Amino acid sequence: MTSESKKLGAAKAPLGFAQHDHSTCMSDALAAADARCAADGLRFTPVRRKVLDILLQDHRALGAYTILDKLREDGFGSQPPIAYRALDFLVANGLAHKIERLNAFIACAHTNHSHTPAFMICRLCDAVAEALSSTAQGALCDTARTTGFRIERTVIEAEGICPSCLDKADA
Amino acid sequence: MTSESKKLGAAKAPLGFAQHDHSTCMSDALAAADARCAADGLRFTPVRRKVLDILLQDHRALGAYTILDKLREDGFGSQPPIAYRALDFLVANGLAHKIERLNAFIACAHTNHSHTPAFMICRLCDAVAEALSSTAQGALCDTARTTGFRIERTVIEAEGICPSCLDKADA
DNA sequence: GGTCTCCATGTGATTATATAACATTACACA
DNA sequence: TGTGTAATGTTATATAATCACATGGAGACC
Repeated sequence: MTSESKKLGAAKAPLGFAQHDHSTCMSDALAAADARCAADGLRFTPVRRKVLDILLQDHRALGAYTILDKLREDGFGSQPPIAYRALDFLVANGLAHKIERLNAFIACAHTNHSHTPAFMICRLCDAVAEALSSTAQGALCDTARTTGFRIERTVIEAEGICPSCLDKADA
Repeated sequence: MTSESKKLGAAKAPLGFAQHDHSTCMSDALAAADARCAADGLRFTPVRRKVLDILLQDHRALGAYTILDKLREDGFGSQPPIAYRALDFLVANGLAHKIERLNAFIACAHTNHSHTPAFMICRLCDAVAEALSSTAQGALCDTARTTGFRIERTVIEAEGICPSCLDKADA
């Protein structure tokens, strides 16, 4: 029952900068997270689910304190550890990623693929797109192998200007 | 592992995990920075030079406040902006890099090469090695091109275990 | 030499990000 | 139903970064 039902009016793109059916994108992601947690015996508690829900609301990285504000509005606790612990859970289980460049967090766009994510961050509108980047990692792997370094985790973040902001600039 | 295995004046390596003549490495880097600033009409002031000197003292990323402590010991100002401004200068001019993963800074190991740096960060001893990584950037470039994203700057940071900590773990 | 201007530095205060430490509650399961 | 563990609540604090404004110093120009 893998929801391959990715049919929609606008072309769905694997990357966040393209138009897509956002409500489907959100509900699919939440459903995938539910399934994933059930399968792995993880406790997908209300706060954790809410935080993922908040992150899914836009393709944009949110700071922990922004998330905290939204949690408060929804009646959850409002102290930093509440948000950080939920974020830790999501990140540890591949449901979200931390954007180091921004000290912010974003929902994973490719749950269920084991992947080393790469991000493209628009410095004008703050939109963030996640790309799969096995190749980029490969190149570093070569360097690591020759020096004897064992890679456990890789952060790849490109900062620049997204297509839609480029369009606006041209206009 | 015996203590004799650590020797000075060993083969100089391009990457930070290998043994190398550190005093030469430091003075070379400072000289290069002097030359670079003179050539480009940049003001390589005492604080800025001192901060680079501090960063060069180990192949390790230092937090701004650690640097600040060392500045204080040397009679410079001790308020955060002192360090951050010098660091901004060094980073803007390619003499140092920020390690986003650690919120810390490190001297550039390849001054005078225009480059997109990639780092390997040891999570046990905090040593950081800088690799040249045109290839890793290339892979992301492809993705960017197909989506129309314009990359201006790329962060590539691998976290793991360095050769020498791996050796210790084996022992 | 004056003095103007620009840039760098000094300083105090504040904002933003993240964690420590410990009490309490909810859940799994024997 | 009791017991151990994981999750949450709460207070306080640590760490990272910036703002705003005052001071100082070197070169451009008269």
